[in-house]
Amino acid sequence: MSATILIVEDEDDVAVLLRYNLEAEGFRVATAASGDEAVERIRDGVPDLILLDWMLPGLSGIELCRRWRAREETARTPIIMITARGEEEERVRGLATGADDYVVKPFSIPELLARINALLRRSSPQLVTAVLKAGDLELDRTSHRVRRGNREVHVGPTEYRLLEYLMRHPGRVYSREQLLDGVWGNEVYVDERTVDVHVGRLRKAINRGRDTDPIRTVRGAGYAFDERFAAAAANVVAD
Amino acid sequence: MSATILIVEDEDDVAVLLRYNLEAEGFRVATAASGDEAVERIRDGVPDLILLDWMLPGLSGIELCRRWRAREETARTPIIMITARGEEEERVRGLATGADDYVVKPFSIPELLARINALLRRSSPQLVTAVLKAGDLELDRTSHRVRRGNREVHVGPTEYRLLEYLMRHPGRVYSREQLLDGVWGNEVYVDERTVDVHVGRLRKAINRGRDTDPIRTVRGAGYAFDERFAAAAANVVAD
DNA sequence: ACCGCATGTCACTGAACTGTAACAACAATG
DNA sequence: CATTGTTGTTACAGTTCAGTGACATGCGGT
Repeated sequence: MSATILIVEDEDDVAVLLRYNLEAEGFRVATAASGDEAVERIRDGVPDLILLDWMLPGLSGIELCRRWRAREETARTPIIMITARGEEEERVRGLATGADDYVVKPFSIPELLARINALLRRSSPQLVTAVLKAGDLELDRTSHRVRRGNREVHVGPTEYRLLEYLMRHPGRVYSREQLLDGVWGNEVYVDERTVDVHVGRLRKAINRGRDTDPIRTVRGAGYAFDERFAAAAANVVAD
Repeated sequence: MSATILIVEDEDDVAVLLRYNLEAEGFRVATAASGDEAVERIRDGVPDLILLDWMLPGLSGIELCRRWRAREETARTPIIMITARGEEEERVRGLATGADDYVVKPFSIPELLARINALLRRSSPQLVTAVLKAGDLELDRTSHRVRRGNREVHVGPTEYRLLEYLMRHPGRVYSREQLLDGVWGNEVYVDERTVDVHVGRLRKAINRGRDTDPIRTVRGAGYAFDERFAAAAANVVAD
């Protein structure tokens, strides 16, 4: 059901960070610390997407990419290359060799996740839900629209990401810190109270004229998308 | 339903790149790395179009082209030759030998796709959707014309490709980066803000004297062709 | 060479968005 | 009920972002 991602990265720190974040997103993760190991992993099973560090000891990223593109089973597997800042020509060669996208180190996790999801949506639509639904609330990632009932509501970019993040795991409570990491990005330093303000803005936008609020405040802990919202709203509709 | 394209190309990089992009467009793809292999592939089945590298080991492109033109089944199959920069006489000879079009390496993918579609439209019209419609907006790929209502509007080449690209997937939001890749080509380095300017020009052209804008700006994300534009315009007409 | 068209970049403007602080409202505790 | 800590809300100032007109360049045709 969930997508498998292969991480090919020799720097342990980065690999661990990636694994952690991807698993938190619900992906299954395999890792390889070298080109040879990557080839072996692929033998075990073709992943749905590959994260490929361009600078590898031994078999280079380019070489790996070329090989995979040439083989029938992996020819259409999306590849995201990871390059260091400034390796401009590498990037060009990478895309020419068949990589589908790239991120530059140091990269932000939310951005990487967005790119991963975008590519998966293209290559394996069934693995990625393009539309998140809960009760009468709907978030369409393809068209970037949010609807409540049949009325479209406008939310700003940050509120959009926040809602998307919360809706991904209904019921799960996120601390303000987690939300800052997940929605704003790891390198951004923002006051925790700012989360409150954006939650407020999001609520105002999606609850305009309604009396049920899909966002639950957990005092002392953080916020969650109310997992009972879907059911409750369904009853209202049924009434 | 979809057209089959045979790629005859000995350089692996190029062949893979082509296969990938053509498959992404929905074409079925067969490849041959040499003239002899190409002859064999043709025996398996005549493709709807041939991409032919002019510089081949063994049987040359010219020779292949001549043979195919002489045979009944392949006489009318469109052939696009791929030549390296500077092979001026080759190009002339190619066209004389019966190639229908040519691209010069390195070529831009969008341009190649445009040429492929143009030729297919001529030879196998049933395989290619010629007219994209949405509401009172119409883009005719055969005549390269755009109409709004019953008035023809003039748009520049870039704006034309941009509109075509956006109309292909109504509702879908494309980042400026994606638009640069898809409309301008992967190897072109252009400022992202240039997209804004062209969107502006496109809007000016197609909205002249109207108040509905089919192009939606998604702040922080990119642009999309408004999927509800068709419906909205239909209502207006119905009123 | 000249002209017109298309293109990409820049600078400027207005609008949208963002983060912070201040204060009001609220819940929990004794 | 008073106190304290937490959350909701609003206003505001700073920042970012998209729209637009102007301009330089390049290209093809005459």
